[in-house]
This record gives sequence, structure tokens and C-alpha cells, in this order.
Amino acid sequence: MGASLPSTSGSTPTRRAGGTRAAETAARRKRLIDAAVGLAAEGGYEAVQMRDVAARAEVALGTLYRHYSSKDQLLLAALAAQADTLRCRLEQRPPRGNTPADRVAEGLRRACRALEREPTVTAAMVTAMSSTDGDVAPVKQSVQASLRAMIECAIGDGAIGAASIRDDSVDDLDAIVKVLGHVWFAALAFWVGGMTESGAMAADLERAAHLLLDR
Amino acid sequence: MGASLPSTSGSTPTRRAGGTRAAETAARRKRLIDAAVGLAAEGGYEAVQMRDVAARAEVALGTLYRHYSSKDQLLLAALAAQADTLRCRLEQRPPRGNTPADRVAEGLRRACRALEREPTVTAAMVTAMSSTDGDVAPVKQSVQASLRAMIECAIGDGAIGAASIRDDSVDDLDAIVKVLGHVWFAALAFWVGGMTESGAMAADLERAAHLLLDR
DNA sequence: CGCGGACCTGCAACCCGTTCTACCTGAGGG
DNA sequence: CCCTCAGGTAGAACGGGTTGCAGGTCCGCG
Repeated sequence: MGASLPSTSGSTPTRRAGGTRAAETAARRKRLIDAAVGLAAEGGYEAVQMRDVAARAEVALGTLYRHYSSKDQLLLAALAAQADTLRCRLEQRPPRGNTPADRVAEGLRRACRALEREPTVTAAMVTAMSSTDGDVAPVKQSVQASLRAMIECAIGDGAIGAASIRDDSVDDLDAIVKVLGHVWFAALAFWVGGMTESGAMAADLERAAHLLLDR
Repeated sequence: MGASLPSTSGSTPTRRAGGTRAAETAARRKRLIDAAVGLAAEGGYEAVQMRDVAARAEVALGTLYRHYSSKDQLLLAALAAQADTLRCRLEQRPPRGNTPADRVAEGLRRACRALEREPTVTAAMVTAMSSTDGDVAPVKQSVQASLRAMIECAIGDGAIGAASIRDDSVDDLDAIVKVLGHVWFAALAFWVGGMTESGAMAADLERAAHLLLDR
């Protein structure tokens, strides 16, 4: 049993089919995110175990932690990416209702549908989103930024400089967007926490949109 | 070394100055909650360690778990109690502004002030509140119920059957209350998560109240 | 060519929530 | 009066996030 030799290898050499060093680490990060999402799809937040993520991504545990300093950071990175693609999709095919409220409602409905398609993944991400660890705040903020961007896009591309202005200043619009962001987050959190049916989420959001945007 | 003798005692006999059995366990539960809150006051969520709670309450770890099946349940029990006293205080001395929006804004302001007086305790409780474990949902719902009651009380004791009715049905009022509840939760979560300054919470809530309630 | 440093690897260790074991006690029913 | 059993106690054990350690590998530079 000369098993105590470190013999670093034993599996694939560090190098994969990739090219430059930077590309490799980018690929590693992607593999890590993919592994996390995959596990989340299978069993939600608790199935995303750091040792398993590392194993599935064929990476050492220490390396995983070098890239994402905690489980929540990892999941939030995944969430940020997903939020971004969601936003892009919405911007490319913006909702076309008559009033801002209608457009926002449709946008939210679509987003909810997308999220509910992979409930366990969403649950995992929302769980991560409600981590209170201070140094995940930046990522969370970027996610919120994506959400606000989506809402603003839905309200109307030029609402700020266009028709919907009366006395409600740009300021008001901003506050409305913020409130909608809050409601969205809360609705997700409640849903994930089992306090509400999945359908209720979209309904509550639409309701809020109308309450806030219909004159 | 006859150290292996079980010798169950070694400390205070199970009985304290209390009376009946039921009273004793009630006292124990109170001690547990107090211990949890005390630790939370000193160091927030992570300082509330089950072993320490048990020790401080002079209770065995197993007993703690007999009464509160998880750390989050424990903290949520504390939160539920606190929410209830908050509600009572508000009902006894209801805010007296001119419009519903003003009253709600004041109520929320007061509540926020109360919460910000003990930031670490609040943080611990909010953290517990955003637990996604399924079987804390009931307690969370009762907390939400308290909050809604507070908001309803602030909107106006008879708003439902009185002046503020035009075409906005009772239904609408209900939705508004729900939205405010969501915003409150989200604001707290963001604050605890370090995504927002403490002042912002009250401000956002007031803003939301006016957006939703001012005609 | 030889070396420093960034980045990996496998793995053991630590912490803390939670669970399990084994035992004790006292109030209440037969 | 004895027996049962709900409710306690002390403490070990387990699981999973996180950290630390003791090397390896390879790129770029002197």
C-alpha cells in the first residue's frame, strides 16, 4: 500500500481541450455553475453540496472556494447569469400591451412562467438570494438591477420622456419600479417558503402592477 | 475513576421555584426564547447557537429541540411574540394622520424605529423569517398576519365599511395590504442583507404607502 | 536554465445544526 | 403501591459548509 504518495494525478491532467490559461479557468467557472444548476435541478438548495459540485465539475473543493467564496455566492452567480439572459430575452421581444401596467403585468407573467418551469432551481437561487451574509450584497444588487431593468423596459421604453408624464415625476416612476422589485422578491421568497401557491405569485405581481401603474 | 456513573444530578434539580408541571415547561419555553433573544442581541443570527441557547436557559440540548424543532422555529417564535406586542401597542395608540396613507406611513415609521432599536435582534429574526424550510411556514404566516393586522389598523378602523369606498372594492384594499406586507418584508430583508441603509427602509415603506393609498 | 508565484489537487480538520442513545424522574392511573 | 410514560439530562455522533495544509504544475521572467 504505498498509498500515501501524493501523486497529484490519478485523473485527467489539469489541462483539457481548452487553450490559454485564462480560457481554462473561465471554462472551470462555467463547469462549476453548470454543476450547481444541475444539482439544484435535481434536488434544490440542499442537493447543491459543495463537495458534489466540485466533484461534478471535476475540480478540487479548494478550487471551487477559490472562485466562489461560499455556496450562496455560487448560486447567486448562477442567478445573476440567468437574470441577465432573462432580461435580454425580454428586451428583444418586449411585451406589447396598451398601458404600462399591462406591459409590466405581461413581462412579469412571462418571467414567472420561466421561473416556475424549473421550480427547484428557482427555489435554490431564491434561497441564496435571501442569504444575509454581508459580502453577497453586491451580487444580489446586480440581480436586483437586472430585475429593475426588466420592469423599466416593460413599463415603456420612453416612458420617462414621453406620454405618461403628468405630475408624477421621474422620481415617482423610480419608486414604483423599486416597489415592484420588492414585491417580486417577496413573492418569490413566500412561494419558495411554501407560504403561497405558485399561481399566486404571478397574480399578486399583476395586481401590484395595476395598483401602482393604473391611474 | 468511577467517573462513568450517570449520577443524573450535579446541578439544580429539575424543579425550580415554579409550581405545576405545565407552568414549569411554560417557564422553560420562556427562558429559551429569552436566551435566544439575548444571544441575538449580542451577536445576531450566528451568535444564536443552539448549544449556547440551551446552556443559557439551563436546559438540555434535547429539550430545546423538543420545544422548537429548529433554530429558525425558535427565532420565529420569538419574532411572533414580538410582532404581537408590536401590534397591540399600535392598536392601543393608533396613528392619527388625516389620510389612510399618512396613518399607514406613521405606523410603519414607528415599527421601523422599534426594529432598528435592536438591529442585531431584528436581523436574526428576519434571517429566520427567510428560512425556506417548509415547516416554518405556519409561524411565518402568523407573523405576516400580525403585520397585515397592523397595516389594516393603521389604514383606518372602519375603512372597509366607511368613507374610503368608491369603486375600489374591499378586494382592492386587501390587495394593497398584501403588497405593503410584501414590501415590508423585502425592505427588511434588503436591509439585513446590507443592500440598503437603515433609513431607506422606512422611507421606501412610506413611499409605497403613498403610492398605493393616495388617490 | 532555474525560479517565483498563481492556481490546482487531495484531504484532514473544524464548527455548528441536528439527531440519536441511554438513562432518570415524578405525576397520575390501575 | 407499583407501573407507565411524558418530559428531562448528559453527551456522543452525524452531515455538510468552510478552512487549512502540504504539496504539485506550469507560465513568464531574469
